[in-house]
Amino acid sequence: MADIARRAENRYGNRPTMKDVAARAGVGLKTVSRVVNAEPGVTADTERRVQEAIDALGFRRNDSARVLRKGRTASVGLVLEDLADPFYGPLSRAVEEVARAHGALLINGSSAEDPGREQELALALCARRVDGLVVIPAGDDHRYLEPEIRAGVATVFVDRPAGRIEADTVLSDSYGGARAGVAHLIAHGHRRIGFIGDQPRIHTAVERLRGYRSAMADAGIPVEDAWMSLGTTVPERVRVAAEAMLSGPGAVTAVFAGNNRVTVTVVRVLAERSRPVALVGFDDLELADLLVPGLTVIAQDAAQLGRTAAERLFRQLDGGSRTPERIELPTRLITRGSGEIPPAD
Amino acid sequence: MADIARRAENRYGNRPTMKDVAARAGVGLKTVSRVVNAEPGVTADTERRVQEAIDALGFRRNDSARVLRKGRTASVGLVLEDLADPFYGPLSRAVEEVARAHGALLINGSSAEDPGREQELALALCARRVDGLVVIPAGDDHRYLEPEIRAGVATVFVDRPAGRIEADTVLSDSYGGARAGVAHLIAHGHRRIGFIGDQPRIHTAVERLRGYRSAMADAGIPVEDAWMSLGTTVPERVRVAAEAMLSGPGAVTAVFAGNNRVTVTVVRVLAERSRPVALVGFDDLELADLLVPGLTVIAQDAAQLGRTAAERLFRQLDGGSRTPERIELPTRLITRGSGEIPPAD
DNA sequence: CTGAAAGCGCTTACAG
DNA sequence: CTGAAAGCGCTTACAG
Repeated sequence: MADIARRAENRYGNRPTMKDVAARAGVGLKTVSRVVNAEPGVTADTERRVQEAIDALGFRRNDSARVLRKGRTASVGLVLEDLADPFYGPLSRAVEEVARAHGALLINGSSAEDPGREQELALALCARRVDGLVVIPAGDDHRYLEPEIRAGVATVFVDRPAGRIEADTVLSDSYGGARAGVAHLIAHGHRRIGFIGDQPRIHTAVERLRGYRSAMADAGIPVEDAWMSLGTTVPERVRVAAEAMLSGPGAVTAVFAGNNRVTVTVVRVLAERSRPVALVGFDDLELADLLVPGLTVIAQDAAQLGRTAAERLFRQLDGGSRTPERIELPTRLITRGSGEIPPAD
Repeated sequence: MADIARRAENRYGNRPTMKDVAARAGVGLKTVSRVVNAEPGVTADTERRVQEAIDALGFRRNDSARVLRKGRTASVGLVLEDLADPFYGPLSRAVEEVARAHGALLINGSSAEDPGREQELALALCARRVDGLVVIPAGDDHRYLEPEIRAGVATVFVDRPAGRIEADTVLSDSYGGARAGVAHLIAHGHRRIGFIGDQPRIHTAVERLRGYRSAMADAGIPVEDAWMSLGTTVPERVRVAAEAMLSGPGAVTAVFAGNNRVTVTVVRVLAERSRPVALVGFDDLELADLLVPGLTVIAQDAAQLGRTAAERLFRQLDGGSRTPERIELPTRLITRGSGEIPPAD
């Protein structure tokens, strides 16, 4: 009695198993398995009897048990920074679509830009034996994944490269994009151009800053330290940074914003000021074309990033290419007004 | 030989198991289990030997197998419409955070507003034996979940109610929100007000239309059929609907947009016109305050919706309240300019 | 403190 | 066409 009660509360309710179905249909376990999996070699009559028992009992195969024997779990993990960030939604959706096409489910989790949490999440997914892992790294040391990869977990890094291990990586051309964006500002007459980016431990932030420096160097413009600011993307920090470089006699006449979070805050800061300042942002925003002036951006394709990574992942699982590759997707300059404002003086 | 090869390619690579660890450490299986699960009753020396074997072999416990015995999978499923929609990102993230606090992982999938796909996804999650399911329904008949719920799968519906079954539900006050938004337009002198919403089979679309009608009735304004348009939220459809009600002698002087997708397109349409038209949108948008004029909206808290639903889910799992409840969260009018534009004539 | 046996719900490999 | 036995990698319930 106690045993039955415990069973009912601890286990999956008290779901019928193949054994229950077999008993009710008066057949062997294997026959039920055949029917459930639509395998050949069952007479129509037997099949009907089994199907009736399945319906009567409300049987649903426990895929969790199936997985234990089969090997593959038909699930992939996605570790990203924040599911609520509009950049990662489309990326995640794209990974999901590819997974779905391969019959796999997607488990995703947010690292909140915390390397410890990234590792914890990634390893928890490995313990669940996901077939593969798509990682947008928060940390810069991924040696903790080496045993997992060796054990057969397919792995692809997206948006930022893996740290200290060799792995498939899919990136946007941050360097080239930022370079093109800053060159665009220079072409419109600016020489005093500010750069506000994410924290320096984040690869894309560093690459975009490198693009900025390169464009400035190409134009022969010496860069002042006061024009560059890397740090968290919380509005307060970005606001302070923007206001600092927009003030005083050596104020910048244009700003390059390093990502979508930064851009949003910079747009707010500029909206409060009377003197027009040019702005180009990395990443497109939903209503960018409806702002006044329209927002000029370097757009990257988040969905394409996710799709490419997921396809790469399943190629690994299908036994394809085992040599890590680095894929870089192009960015695109979209001019809408804010980046074409001439210098104030 | 062939057997070893097959094993290596089909199974999880060839990961060491507790048995391997036990053999290497020269102890029994149960002792390894004790160490791995930090159970008491192991001498320091034995523990060290086991730990060494674990490290040397790169052992990681297979949670997939553990789950089979334990009963609970420590995972919950989230079925939503589209992970790429900015409304669902924060909702999903909130569910994830609550799940994480309860030690559970989140598997999510997009129904793409297709009832068949919603069902397929939800049942696939049940087959994986998720402990609970948070569903943003696409369909209006959820009787297919009855056997699962009876078998112990915790279930909560969010954003839209369940169809034809009793279940916990967490909604925003669509009716009240729309009513308040339309009343706001009326208070600013409008009488010819248009409503553009999502498809009529979607609960929130119908509720918001009901709120519109109610506010109009309260003000004694007879509503004309030409002022109301329900349908898909693809830009082309919304554009045609908006242009139709904004044209001709009986053109509306204000529009209430039924959700974020609709609002975005209506803003675009209005931006192209010379005569100012008032607009209130259901759902807030990221840059709403920076548009000119600022966008007046009825805001709902997507994260709070997700959080409330997830907490409700875990309360069910903890054996709490088994009588389905319906929770309705309030909305909030945020005035920014577009809703305060007076009628043109 | 330690471990052998049974079992979770399936599939695999084999035999009839 | 059908099914009994073994096993996937763990945990549970016991016994020493």
